[in-house]
Formats: sequence, C-alpha cells, structure tokens
Amino acid sequence: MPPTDEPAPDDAGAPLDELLLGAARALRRRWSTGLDPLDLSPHDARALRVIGHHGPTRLGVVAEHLRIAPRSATDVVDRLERRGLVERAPDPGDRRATTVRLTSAGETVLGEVDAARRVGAEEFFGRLSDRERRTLATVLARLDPGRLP
Amino acid sequence: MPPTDEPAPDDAGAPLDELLLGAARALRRRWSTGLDPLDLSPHDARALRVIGHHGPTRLGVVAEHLRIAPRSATDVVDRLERRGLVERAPDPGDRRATTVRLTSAGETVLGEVDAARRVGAEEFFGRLSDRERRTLATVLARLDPGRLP
DNA sequence: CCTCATAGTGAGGTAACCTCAGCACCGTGA
DNA sequence: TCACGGTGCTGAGGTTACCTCACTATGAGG
Repeated sequence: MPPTDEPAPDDAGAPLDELLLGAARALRRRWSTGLDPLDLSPHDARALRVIGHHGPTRLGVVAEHLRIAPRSATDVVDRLERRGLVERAPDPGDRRATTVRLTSAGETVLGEVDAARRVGAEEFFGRLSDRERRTLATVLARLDPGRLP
Repeated sequence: MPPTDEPAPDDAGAPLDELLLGAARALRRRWSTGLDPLDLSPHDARALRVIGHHGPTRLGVVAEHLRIAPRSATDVVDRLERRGLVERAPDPGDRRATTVRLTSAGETVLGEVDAARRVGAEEFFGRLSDRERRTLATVLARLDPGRLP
C-alpha cells in the first residue's frame, strides 16, 4: 500500500474533497425525495427556478445558468414544456432564437418547488448552527469559480 | 470528454444548497481534468483509492464505502479489473463473497492518483486559508449522514 | 449577395447509477 | 441434519443527465 495519510474513511479523517462530494451527494438525495410529490427531478426543478427567476430567457442563457451545454438545455426545456410548466416563444429580436418562460402552472409549481427546497435544505443543514451555515456559505462561494469577481 | 470550461454567470443570491452543489460540480470538473493523463474517471479513481487503502476487501464493503448499491460496485470493479489494476479472489472465510485487492500495477496507478488528487485539491481549495479548510471539513463531516454513529 | 458566425435541435453516444431476479452459499432451529 | 430464510455477488435491463456532431435557419459585415 502506498504511503498516504489515511486513517479510516468512515471517520473524521476523510479529506476535504471526499467530504465535499459526499455532502453534495447526500443533499441531492434528500432533495430528490423532497421533490417526489411534485414528480420533478432535481434538475428540472433547478431549471424551473432559473427560468422563473430570469423571466423570458433564451435557451442558450438558460444553459449558461445551469452550466450545461446548449443542447442539454433543449432537453430540459422539452421536458418542462411537455409537462406544461414552461412555454417557448420566438425571440422578437432574433428569429433564430427562442425564449422560454413559465406558464401559470409553472409558476404555481415553482412556488411548491421553492417551498420543498427550503424545507429540504432546512432539514439537511439543520444540524448546523446559524454561524456554521454562514461560514459554510462564505467558504463555498469562494470555491465556486463561476461566482468570483 | 473535456468538460466545458465556461465562466458561468452567477445565480443571484445563491442559497446554501446551490452553493454546495455548485462547488461539488466545480471540484469534480477540476478533478477529472487532473486525472485525464491517467485515463481514469474520477469514479474509478475513487474506487481505486478505497480498495487500495482497505487492503483486500469484499465487494460489498467497497460499495458501502463508495455509497453505491452493491450491484454498482460490481461494475466499477469490473472496469478496474479489465484495466489490470485490481484482482478478485475468493474470500477464504465465506465462499459467497469475493475480495478485491490492487495488483502491483494498481498500486503504481494509485500512487499517481493520490498525487493528482492532492495537486487538484490543493489547486481547488487553494484560495482558502488553513483555518477555513479545517472549518469546512468539520462542517461538511457533520452534514454527511453516512458517517453518523 | 456571399460568407461566416450563431441559436436551436435531431441523432446518437456515454457514464454512473438503479432495481429485480437468480444463483451459490451461510447460519439457525427444530 | 437438513430445510429455510437471509446474504453476497452478478446478469439483464432501465433511467438520468449529460455530451458531440451535423444540420437548418437566421443574422451581420464586407
């Protein structure tokens, strides 16, 4: 066995990267169970939030916000449109482009999604003190290259 | 499969959960580029580490450590075995069970993986102070339900 | 116009999971 | 001692969330 500073993986010795990925995985899992009654995948819910929050937006912009390839945004929007939660409309300024916006059904569901998200996050991050949460938010924000000045 | 290296705009006042998922995503991306020269997916590299650091282990135990279904561990070990990095052997104490351990090639690669991981994590977590890192580790460990007593 | 870039999408692929069923084997309890 | 429910692994087959590549329709500059 190569020389490493590993104690036991189950204990507090796990390295930062494993911890980060593990926590993200756990969160995703919990989130997805919280969304079960809405019959929405976490990803679609995320997309719904982006679209709702940014008003009528181009597909490409949605892709950027979700950090996925434009082609993948097409799929996401397809799914949401099939569910009647969003609708496409031609961009008046550029006839190549398509804008997406929430339907009223979409806005309703978005409300429920936000509620579920809040409850799930509350449950997940519940074991942390307010101070720990603030610290976590600060530190994580600094780690995400997309949000840096 | 080179991940798109988008600058990626920010999603307004991102809440804790988005931050966590975003950071994990960014880390995974960086990690995977760091592993490119080894021709290993992050996942397989993770499995290699678990197997290497636990000596000959049962498949089921590997699954537990990776937090995946036992069936999925079979796939991971299959891939690693096909690459000649690990080998299966019958568990002497239980003839239903199979143990996995690194080959010598596997140990070599594990060394490189560990090095790459350290470099990548260093780069990724580099903007944090030692104190911030320690705090992050503590907080994340508390968030991971898999590690609770 | 002609050319080149850009927005979205069809086709087709991949990775990393999952469940479910089945087989070989284990430990128990009557 | 042996039937039987539980356990460890795997084959078959599915899902999800992405990807690239090639294409069409459009826009913008010379």
